[in-house]
Amino acid sequence: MATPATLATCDLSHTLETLLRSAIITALGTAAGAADPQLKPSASPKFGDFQANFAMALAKTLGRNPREVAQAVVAAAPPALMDLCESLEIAGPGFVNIRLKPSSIAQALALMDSPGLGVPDSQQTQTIAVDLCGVNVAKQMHVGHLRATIIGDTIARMHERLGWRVFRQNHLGDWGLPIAMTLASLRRAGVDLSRATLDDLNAAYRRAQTEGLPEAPEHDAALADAHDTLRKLQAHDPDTVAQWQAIIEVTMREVFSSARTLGVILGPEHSRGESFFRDRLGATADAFVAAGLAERDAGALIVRFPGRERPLLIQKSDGTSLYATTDLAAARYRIEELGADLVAYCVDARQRDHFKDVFDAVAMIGWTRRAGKPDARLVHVPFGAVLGEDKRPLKTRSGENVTLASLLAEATARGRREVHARAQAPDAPTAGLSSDELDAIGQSVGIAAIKYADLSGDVGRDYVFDLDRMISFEGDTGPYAQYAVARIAGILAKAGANGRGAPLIIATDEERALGLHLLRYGSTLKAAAAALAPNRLAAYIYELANTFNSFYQACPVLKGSDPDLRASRLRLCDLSRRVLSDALSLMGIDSPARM
RNA sequence: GUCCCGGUAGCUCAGUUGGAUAGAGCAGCAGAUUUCUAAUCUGCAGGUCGGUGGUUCGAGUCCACCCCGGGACGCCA
Repeated sequence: MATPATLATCDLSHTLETLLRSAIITALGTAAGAADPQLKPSASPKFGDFQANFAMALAKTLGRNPREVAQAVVAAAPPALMDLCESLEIAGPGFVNIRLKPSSIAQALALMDSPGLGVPDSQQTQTIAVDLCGVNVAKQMHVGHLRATIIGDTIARMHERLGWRVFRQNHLGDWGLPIAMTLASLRRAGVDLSRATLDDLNAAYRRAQTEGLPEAPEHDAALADAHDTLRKLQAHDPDTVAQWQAIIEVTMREVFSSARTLGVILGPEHSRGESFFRDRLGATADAFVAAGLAERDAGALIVRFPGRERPLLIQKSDGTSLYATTDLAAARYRIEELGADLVAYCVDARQRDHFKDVFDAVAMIGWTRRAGKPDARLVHVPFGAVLGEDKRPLKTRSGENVTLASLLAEATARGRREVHARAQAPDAPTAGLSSDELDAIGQSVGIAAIKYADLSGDVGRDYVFDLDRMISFEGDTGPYAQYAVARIAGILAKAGANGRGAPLIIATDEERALGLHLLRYGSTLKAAAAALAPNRLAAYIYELANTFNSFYQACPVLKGSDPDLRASRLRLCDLSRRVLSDALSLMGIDSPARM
């Protein structure tokens, strides 16, 4: 019987990697930099818990047989590695299959069983600015804003969880001629802004757009009025500024309300709209001129890129700025003033080329460079369209854009209906709850359904909005994950204990699979955040819910008579609940105790 | 015309840095329940990874060309 291993952290895969690396160096004399063990979770349980794939690549450079290379490394395995593992086997062309001792898994799980759940903490040494939501003042939010908001919030939350400093930046469309046109139109129509709704503003916005068309009879007068309004706004005319603030207020009230319904952290402190950058636009354009990066073309100011036909327009021929100018100023602000190491732009995929140009321009002028630090990174997180059943962008029957508010209302109503229906069964855990309580659970389920469906795929791709599928409670859905939490909560409540501190027994296949998957939480979260890919987190959640349900099926917790086993399994339940709940919370999804 | 993104099971999609027999869900079929919440679990079936060529020990993944679908392309954002 070998001495039991002593782990320093719960990150088993990191520990294995370090030990394997030293074995590789010892056995082969490889330079440390070239000694990557290529460790990953096994493709199948029959190959053990982890596999190391270093041998094939190293054998090539050394001109040796890969299985011999693997054999040499296994023979050089340090005692600490052997203490952790039940077996190290060489298979196939030279894979090293690693099977851990149950005690290693148990020990790592005990270390993970802490408030942080094994998630690494960057201690605020890294800063990210997340461009999210991106609403326009006086316009209704639609499904595109759903994506910009929840994807951005999830990316922000993942980084917060990992200990980054996070700045949410809601890049509002709150400035420029369109806003002035809307404001002028509202004033002509005599709308009382103190009691206007977003619908009123939206109507004025559209009316203003129509009036502004060249063929409209009132075109000249409307445009003159709008320009006059914009001038007053720029000159800080108190009445005009007050009206402008009023329409922002009306818009944002509804935005924040939708954010609350969605479980998204977004408030006035995150608003950093176009108006914020209005006094920096001239200097932005000037900087490009001064750097010799901008040139006049047909009266406009453009930035050209090597090897690219398309230039970036940063100033119109009438001398005014446009969205690229604001984006350049905002990028500079985020890097220089917020201190962002990384700026993630959660914006529609159709703006890919635009952001490529903006990012290249920012890099060319040197605004990504920082003294004594690596360059700041600007990354577009492009998301696809939400489609209707006809595979066309989602519209109402009358051809209007579907508003976010109506979508949320539908999802909420649907979730409530399902939860109420289930509570009818006399033996349902929710039987006897008040209608309000069921409503609250139902809302949480409905919101989870649409959010999870949105975040569980590659966000860059389009998807078809199908509420039936999202809320089906079967398969890879938000409600399925919530259900796993509710099941665990039921057991823990019934037991009146959580097994904390109990010795963990990893005996069955299901306990092992659950334990190993729990241990992957920290590294999975880190990888998901680094890739700015919420779907990786979702995949983890689904796998964990699934693994737990298999465990639940095979391993009775409360029914067993052995008190040690019961305590161990309770502890696994408790840990599973906390990890699931934590992971769901990073997507802003609640986990009700009953459903 | 130029550029970008995508094409994986009947449908919807995963697929990490190039690793073993390409995985899930839905739909289909066969099972498990006096339920620690069956909104569950177990099993079966289902594939020319758009096509061709290339790189190499190994390609869904990298490269070239082609086909199909979607998108963006100077004074909107």
